[in-house]
This record gives sequence, C-alpha cells and structure tokens, in this order.
Amino acid sequence: MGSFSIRELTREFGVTSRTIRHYEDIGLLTPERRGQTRVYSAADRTRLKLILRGKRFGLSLEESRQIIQMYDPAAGNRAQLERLLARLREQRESLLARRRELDAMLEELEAAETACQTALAGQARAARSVAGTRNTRRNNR
Amino acid sequence: MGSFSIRELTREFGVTSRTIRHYEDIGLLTPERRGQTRVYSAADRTRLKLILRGKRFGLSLEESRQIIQMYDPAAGNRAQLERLLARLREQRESLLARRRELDAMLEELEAAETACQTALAGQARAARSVAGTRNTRRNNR
DNA sequence: GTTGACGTTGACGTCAACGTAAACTTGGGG
DNA sequence: CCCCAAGTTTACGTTGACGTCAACGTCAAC
Repeated sequence: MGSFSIRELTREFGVTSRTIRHYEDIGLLTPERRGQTRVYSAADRTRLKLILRGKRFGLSLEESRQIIQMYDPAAGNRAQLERLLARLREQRESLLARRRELDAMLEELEAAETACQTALAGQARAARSVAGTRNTRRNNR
Repeated sequence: MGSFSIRELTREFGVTSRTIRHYEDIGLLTPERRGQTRVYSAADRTRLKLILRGKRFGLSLEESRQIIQMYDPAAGNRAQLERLLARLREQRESLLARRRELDAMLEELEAAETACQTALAGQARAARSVAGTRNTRRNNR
C-alpha cells in the first residue's frame, strides 16, 4: 500500500519501465530492492510525479533534480536551510514569471479566438449578401 | 525598422544564429533574402518569439509549428476557420490545465518555504536552549 | 588593400532522453 | 514440474535540437 511495482507506476503515469529505470540510472530515483526487483516507496512515487510534471513544463531532468533535492533535504544545518530557502524563493519567482507568460499566451489565444469568430460572422454576412470573393482583411498584430 | 538581421535577433532573444537557421531548416521561419543574406520581417520576429516562448513551456518545435500555423492562417474558408477555432479552444484548455498544475507547484513551493522557515525557527529555539542534537522531526508528505 | 564584423553553406558532432533487442532470472498458478 | 508473465541487466540505436568547424562571400572602415 505504501509500495509500488515498476509496472504499477508505468500504468499510473503512462511512461515505460525503461523511462523509470533511466531515472534511476541517473540517480533521480533510488528504489529499494526485494531480491533484485525494484520496490518503489510513496516517496519514490512522489518524486516521479514531480519529475514528470517538471517535464511538462520544459524542465530538464537536471533541473528537476534540483527541485527534488529541495523537497528532500532531511533538514540539514542552518546554513543549508537558508540556502534552501533562497533557492525556493528563486524557484517561486521563476514559476511566477512562467505564470505571467502563460497568462499572456492565454490572452493572445482568446484574442485569436474572437478574431476568428468575427471572421466567421463576416463570412456569414458575406454569404447572405451573395457578394463574391470579398477579402475580409483584418490584419492587426 | 520592420526588418531585422540575424544578428539582431540573436542579440534580442539570446539565441545563436545556428538556432535561427535551424528553425529555417525545418521550415519554422522563412525570411526573405537580400542577395543571399537573410532579412527577417516583424512577422518572422514574432514567430521566433512564439517558438522560444513555446520552448520555455516544454513545447517541441513541432508543437510550436502547430501554434504558429494558428496565428497565420490568412483566414481561409469557413470550414478552415471552424477547425482553427476548435484547435484554439483545445489549446486554451491545455494551457488552463498547465496553469492549474503550475499553481499546484507554487502552493507546494510555498508550503516547503514555510516548513523551511519553521525549521529555522526551531533551530533558533534549540540553539537558545543549548539542547544537544535534537532531531526536530517533522516528516509529513 | 587588408582587416574586421557579419553573413553564407555544408557536413559532422554532441548531448539528453529515452527506445529496442537479447538474454537471463524469479515467483506463483495450473 | 514446468511455464509464463513480469522482472532484470547489458548494450547498442534513435530522435530532437542544436553545436562546431571549415571554407568562403560582402561590405564598410581604416
């Protein structure tokens, strides 16, 4: 219940076992072994989730490694904690920047969408007036 | 003023000329030529910006190609417009999903941040009470 | 007229992130 | 007891996204 086979994880996250083993090869996951078969803990599962989410945001595996280490830290000494805190704030800033960009994209998409709709409406009018090939030009941007 | 050299674009966006030419190789950019040197229009510049922004979100160049085509379409016929509209909405949905994920990451980061801060505060207390190596265990997650 | 800075075209190299194939082991069901 | 599905290791292959290098054109400046 707190542990998973490799196959379970592949099914849950839609990745191949090769991928998961690859993450182990480069030290992103370190499952236990029962005999020689891998046994993944809930923490491993969480790590995997973080990695894959990172990928969806264009993070490299190395970048994800950084983030994972931040969640891990086994609370070291004061200096370590403060470095960690600083990195957390950096990460938050960069995430916020991404969020702003994402919102910009969303606005552009919506603009394109309404432009598209008005174009359709224009075509409808054109069709009613049986005008020939009228070039509804609306080139902003 | 409405046109740019390759070097200008590299400087503006912090990419190499190789990168820009690569985008041309795979048909993402199609600058004019003055003689044999490339001349980029404002539209080319916008495309490049879209591509690079896409990358920051983990889009492949092929995925960016899709998006670019949506901004381009020279407003075809009705059917084309409606397909475009549908794709725009899909894109918007996927962007919204990403936004939700991003917000989730932000929340987790902030949680980690406060956890980190309380850990620091705990260390401060421990230091005052001159207690030895007390293992401030706070393992949630 | 040569020196830079900038441009070009191939062509090959590299690096991350896996895919794929082969050959082997292992635990439980018929 | 034997099979087989799911696991393993080892090792080479592939793909995307460029980097790097050589060899050369062009043009303004000194």
